[in-house]
Amino acid sequence: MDSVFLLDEIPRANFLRLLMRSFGCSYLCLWSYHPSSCLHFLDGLYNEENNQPSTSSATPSLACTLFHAYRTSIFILLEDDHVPGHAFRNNLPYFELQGQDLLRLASNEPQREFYQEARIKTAIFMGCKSGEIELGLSNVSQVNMKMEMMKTWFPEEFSRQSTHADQLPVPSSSPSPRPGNDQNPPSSSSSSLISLSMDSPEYSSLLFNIPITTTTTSQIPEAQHTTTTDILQPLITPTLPHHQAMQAFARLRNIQFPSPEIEIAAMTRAMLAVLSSPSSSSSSHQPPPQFNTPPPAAPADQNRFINPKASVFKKYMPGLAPSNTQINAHLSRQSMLKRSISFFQNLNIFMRTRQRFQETRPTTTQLHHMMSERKRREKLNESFNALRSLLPPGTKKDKASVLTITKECLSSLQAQVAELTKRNQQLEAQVLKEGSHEEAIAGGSSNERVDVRVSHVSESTSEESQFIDLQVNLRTQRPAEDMLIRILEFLKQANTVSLLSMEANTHITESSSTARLILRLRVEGSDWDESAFQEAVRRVVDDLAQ
Amino acid sequence: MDSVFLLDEIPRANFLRLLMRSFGCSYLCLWSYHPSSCLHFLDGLYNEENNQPSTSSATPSLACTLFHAYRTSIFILLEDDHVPGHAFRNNLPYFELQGQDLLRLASNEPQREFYQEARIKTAIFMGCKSGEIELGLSNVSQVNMKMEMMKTWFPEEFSRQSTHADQLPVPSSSPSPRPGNDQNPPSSSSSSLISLSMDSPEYSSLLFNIPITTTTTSQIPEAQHTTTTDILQPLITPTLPHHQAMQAFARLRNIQFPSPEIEIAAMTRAMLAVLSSPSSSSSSHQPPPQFNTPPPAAPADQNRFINPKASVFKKYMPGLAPSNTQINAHLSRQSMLKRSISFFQNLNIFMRTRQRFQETRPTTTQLHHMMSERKRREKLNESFNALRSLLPPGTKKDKASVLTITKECLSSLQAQVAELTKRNQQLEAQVLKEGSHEEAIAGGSSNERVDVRVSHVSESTSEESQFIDLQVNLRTQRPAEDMLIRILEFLKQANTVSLLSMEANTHITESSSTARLILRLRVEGSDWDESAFQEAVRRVVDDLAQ
DNA sequence: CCTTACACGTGAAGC
DNA sequence: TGCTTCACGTGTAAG
Repeated sequence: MDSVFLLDEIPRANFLRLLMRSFGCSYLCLWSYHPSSCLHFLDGLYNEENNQPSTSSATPSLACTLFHAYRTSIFILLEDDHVPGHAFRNNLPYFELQGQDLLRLASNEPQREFYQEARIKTAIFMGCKSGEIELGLSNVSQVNMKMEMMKTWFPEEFSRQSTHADQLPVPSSSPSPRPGNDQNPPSSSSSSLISLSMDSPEYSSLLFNIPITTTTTSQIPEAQHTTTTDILQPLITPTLPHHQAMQAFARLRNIQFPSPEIEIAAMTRAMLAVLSSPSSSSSSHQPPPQFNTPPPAAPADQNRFINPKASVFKKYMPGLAPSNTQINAHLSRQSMLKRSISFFQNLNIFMRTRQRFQETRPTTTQLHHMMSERKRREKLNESFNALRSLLPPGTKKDKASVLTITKECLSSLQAQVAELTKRNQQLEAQVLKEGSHEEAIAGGSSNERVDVRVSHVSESTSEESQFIDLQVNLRTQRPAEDMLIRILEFLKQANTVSLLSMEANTHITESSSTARLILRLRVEGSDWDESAFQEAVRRVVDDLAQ
Repeated sequence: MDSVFLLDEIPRANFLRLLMRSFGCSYLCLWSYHPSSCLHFLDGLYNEENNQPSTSSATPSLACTLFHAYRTSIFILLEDDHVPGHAFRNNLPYFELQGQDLLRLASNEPQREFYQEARIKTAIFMGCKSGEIELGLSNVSQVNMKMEMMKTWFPEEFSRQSTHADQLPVPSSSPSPRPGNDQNPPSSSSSSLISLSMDSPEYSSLLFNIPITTTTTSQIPEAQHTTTTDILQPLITPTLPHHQAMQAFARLRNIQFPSPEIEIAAMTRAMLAVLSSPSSSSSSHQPPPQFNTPPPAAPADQNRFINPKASVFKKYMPGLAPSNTQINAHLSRQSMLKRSISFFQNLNIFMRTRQRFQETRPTTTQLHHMMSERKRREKLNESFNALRSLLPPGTKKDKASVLTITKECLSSLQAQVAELTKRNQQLEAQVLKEGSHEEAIAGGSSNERVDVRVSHVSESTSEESQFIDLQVNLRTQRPAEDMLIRILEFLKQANTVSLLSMEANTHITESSSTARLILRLRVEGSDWDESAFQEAVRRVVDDLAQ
């Protein structure tokens, strides 16, 4: 981290500009340590555009003027914890202040006014041996900001494993724990499908940790109890499973870069300008003070800086550290080396930036795509769960098992239904063969006291004989046996008609009883007078009717 | 591509070494054009280790000696298509030769012997204005090798869209069309689950296009008809959907790098050495011949080179092209610029390498993981298809639709089954209630001519009256009306018994007819003598029996 | 350690 | 063109 203090002006300016864009911060200051136990401004810049003023004052110079006043200040290193100076004195590689704390611990009035005017929500102070790097954000910092910083300055710590930021040897206060109001498990939202729009809280929650330049409110409403926030709640709470957050964060960093090609081209040009610049400005500022004694009040843990600083840029630069004794003709070569250092610093950032560019393009459509895909996945999971609930409960809860068991269940059910319907059909046919009589009986209950009907049975296709159904309904008080006997006597004397089967019922209501009789008859001969037969039957039973 | 010819020795050597490692090639030659219409060796190297000799001859110098003999040759540019020279003469940015073609078109005997001794399977010749770049592989080149080359030399063409290699303006012969023996659509393999092992053809097919240094045969068995190859067939055939291949290829390039940290560290050191080298060797070789006239026999399309060469490194280097007129004191600055060019060439490769490192670690476990995931997905899709086939055919083929329709279908089927079973149960009960009669009738067809039974109906729980079924089977020749009349007369005079319903059938066989009668009776009083009643009925109809 | 399962974001293709 | 669906490779967790 100290190497940025050792750079020449031009590469340092490029680097700082790059750094500011990388983190989307509003301003950046390099406070250099002076042996007179104070910090003074070495370099830095303030980007007006990052926080657009809500009041439409067209004079953009107030914050700039305050920044100028701030940067011309000199900060005596005292035994308090005012900023800047606190991180340097206590060897803190990361120290973050927000809101009222920042204003309270500011060292002087122009600094405080600048913070307010520039709407600085968060300031980060990174101490090293050469001084302190201050960096301000116009929005509230998030958890991964520290990790981002660490990745920037000590990239080799993050080359392989994705360690958490809390595992770093950083003694600063953990920022913004965001008191979550949900300890419920991520219940897959359990709500019906909701229609997402692009400015719904989901999207802003996706952007909440990204230094954006728009006026989108990057603060999530903490206590929004609508159902729409529940769907993204596991993404923005600290109680979520780690991998989701890590994946979400890893994809969505640095969304503010406009166009990769233009950016890369401009960066390339800047680097070329750095490299091809003549070495005239190689001695524009004195070499940094070579103090190896630790700052006061922290003598024991100064080697905390040694370990992270052993980067690849230092490992393979032998001769850099002891080469400051001779100051003869190797000055140009030394400047060359310094330029190399600066270039590799730029290279580090540049590569990471470029890599981020082409590994993710979080444009608006990409965000929309992401949300749509999430919604689709959630819908699929809901369907899976709904399907799983229909299955017999003893089965596996796998997706594949759900599918296969559903398949088996469905086919077996289909076969079952087929078999049942077949069986039902033949049962119903069987019953209907008998139940049709009942239905005909029920349907034939006319108002008359005696009702005689004759219907031809369809199976009687023969010419010699035919089968008919004779149905007699009789409302009578007399017992049903009388009617039956009379009809049977009548049939007995009619020799062309023989009885095949008969069915009789007596339906007794409170007032009267109804005898229902169905006889299947076989009639021989083709010249059978149906109406005469019907009238004869009626006359037989007519006097029994009441 | 020409810029590599303009480099200094040291950065060029570094760059060539990097290039060789990037593509895992065995040797590399820069053939520079000389105005005397010939090509001569400018730079290059041969890596012995990439092809380990099968014969355990401990003298590693034969191939080296042959390479030395090869590189000291001078190739006259003739009107034939021998290599090197063919690509340069015909402005081919990519020209590939394999096997016998390579040996046939070699220009002299040492070259041919070197190819054989070094086991060069594929040589790639890339022509540009300054000469020709030759690059040899000890394994067979694949389709994406051309694309890799193009990505290396013209990276801006590949920055956004993933164009196919065939869409490039490359007039070379399309290499290794791999005559596919499958024109069937990717039928989702339609085979049952297979057990994958790590050295199954799937894995080698995943690695087949990667320049590996082991002796793994990178040739896929062309006509392997086992079912195990079918699952990966859409990945290695040219008839596959493009995006799958592109995605698969994009993830699996450059697997041969051993350790990223060591590589990066070494590269950083090399770059630092390049940058910090004194400018003493800046004029070790003459500036390249500034000929703008195209080579013979290809005057019309030389601007093919102009378009791909408009890289970002050239776009933002104003003053490089017209600065060759003045050759005064700006020489050191020009060398600086050239060093910048070389550095940015290295930077390009370096960044891509590093990016590949940390964007994918295609280790063995990763490959296994990938294959497992593919298998899982395929299983899920098979289940989906199987489920889809069970659904009514008019529905959507969506996954979500399949799930929801399956859900509805399953619930409706379940309800249907429940209803059917319920209806079936009561139907069966109803049928059994009547079928029991028939069965009893059928079972009761004793050898006696008359059979009278009395059974209690279960619903008759009252004490005052009970319901009984009287069943009479009578084998008789007389008409059934007689029996009915007699029984009904008997019931009529029995005043404690009333008829509720009756059912009669006559079953006529060839020898005799059987009358079957079932009467449901209501018996009043609790002191009813069942056996006496039964005997009385028997006596009534007994004389009718035959 | 290895296996299995899942969610994620992304690119491609169809509509 | 925008929207939807899908397959892919990867990270992560549980067993």
